[in-house]
Amino acid sequence: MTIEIFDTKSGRKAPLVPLEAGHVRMYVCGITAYDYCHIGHARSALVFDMMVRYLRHRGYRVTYIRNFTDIDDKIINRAREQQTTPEELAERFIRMFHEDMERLGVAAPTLEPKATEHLPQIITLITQLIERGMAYQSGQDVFFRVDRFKDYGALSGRNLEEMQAGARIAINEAKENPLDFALWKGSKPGEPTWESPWGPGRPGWHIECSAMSREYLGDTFDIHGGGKDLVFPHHENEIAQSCGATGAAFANLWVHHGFVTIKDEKMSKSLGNFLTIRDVLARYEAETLRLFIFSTQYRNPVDFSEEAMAAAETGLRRLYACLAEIALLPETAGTDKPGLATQSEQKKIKGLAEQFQEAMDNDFNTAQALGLLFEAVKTMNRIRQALPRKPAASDLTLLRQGAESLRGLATILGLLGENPLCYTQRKQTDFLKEHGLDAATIEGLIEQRNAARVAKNWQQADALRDRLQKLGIEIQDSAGFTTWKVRM
RNA sequence: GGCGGCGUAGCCAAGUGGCUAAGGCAGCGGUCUGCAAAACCGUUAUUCACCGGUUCAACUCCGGUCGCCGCCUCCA
Repeated sequence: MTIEIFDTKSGRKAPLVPLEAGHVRMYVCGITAYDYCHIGHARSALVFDMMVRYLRHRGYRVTYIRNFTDIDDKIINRAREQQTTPEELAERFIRMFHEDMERLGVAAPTLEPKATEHLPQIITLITQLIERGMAYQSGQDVFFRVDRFKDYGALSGRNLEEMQAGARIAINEAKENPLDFALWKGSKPGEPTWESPWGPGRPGWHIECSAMSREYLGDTFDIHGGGKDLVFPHHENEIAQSCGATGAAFANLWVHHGFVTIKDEKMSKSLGNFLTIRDVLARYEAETLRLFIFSTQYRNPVDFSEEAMAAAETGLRRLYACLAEIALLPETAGTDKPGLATQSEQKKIKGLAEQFQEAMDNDFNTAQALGLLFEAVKTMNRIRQALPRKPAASDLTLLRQGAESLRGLATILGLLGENPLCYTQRKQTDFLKEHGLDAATIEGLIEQRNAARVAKNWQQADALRDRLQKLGIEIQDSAGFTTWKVRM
């Protein structure tokens, strides 16, 4: 079984065949560090984190590079606004990014190179492009000569003529062709500057990724990824630069994820409809966000809303509850009678891992994979619910193995990492703290209610329950005792 | 205007030539309970935006129509 991945360039799914057997080399475009990250960035990080985890689970060694753009116009402008240096600003937001990633439980990539730390490689690449006639100096700037690269437009499915006809870019006298793009920008006073054969200046936006992917992954590597909005011009330009300079193939597979939308519109700074990762994590757990993100296949847009997050939260609780209930099952069997799980139920639980793999092998279909997990939960709940007081060994084993399998698979998606019993406990404690309640008060009220119940004073008992409910406490009567939990 | 994507139950979301159209959320009926809650069981699309075509067979392929979104300018 091979893993199939949708490749933007060919427009279809292609089997993943790493250049080096068993070793996947992947480059992903990271953030430009000039502001707090929004949940679109979170989706990107989460999606690639999931891919890396899954590839490793499938036995691949993965070299995963995700860069930082730490020099560009936005950084310079923002630094000026904040009366700081571009270096300080970029560093600060890289730090914020790392904090966000840690809270999201996103594992660190193999390397996180920064543009400003790769000037020699960038300069080498530009020099090679000039030598090969693919780039030219104009004043203090260096531009890529777009019409010298015959495949220009192949990734994004356009051609030069169309683009020239519909160009919205202002004519720049310094360029031979309006679509030519900057590899090197001569510096203006007060801007960060590096020495180069073309005078003092700084790299253009696209060249850093060509230089850094080459540095760490070689001229040709397996997967290049990013958000859909990077297809053009960023990735198109990267291909032009890299192939133009090396003459070799660049990335074999191009992977692009869809956007996070709000009311079906792309989240963006200009529309002002974005939520930072911090905004969201102040309201929801990281794990809830993960479940929400993975409930849609990565290429499709995912619409953020309170309702969707609430649904994700309920779903997550359902998964944890299943594990918690199984963890509380008796250690030893009470009977040596045959179990009650049917053949098909057994098959469903035992075949979970295989089905999960099938879904994930198909272009990382996390939505389908999660569906399978929930289906297994349903099956296990059904068996558990029907268990007699003295359950059979085969049923207990099946449920424990099923739970273990469920947990293991969910871990690949970064879910269900917490002890299920602790999860509930923690949610409870958080809630109480937030609402200024404590367990003693609640238990006091429950005792009063139980006293009323013993006296069969149902009216008073119900009044007490209503009171608890208003505090956000749900109670559950079992034979002989009452448990309570917070309403989440 | 050019290019690309999407339209599946109340909402979200898989499936993508033939097996009962996954799963989640919400709703309803039931089991349980003094009543509840949780959990479970059952139920909610004879139908996949619409219209044609190909095929023994289409939600799935092809053509058209409508609607929504994205890229073409910095963007995950």
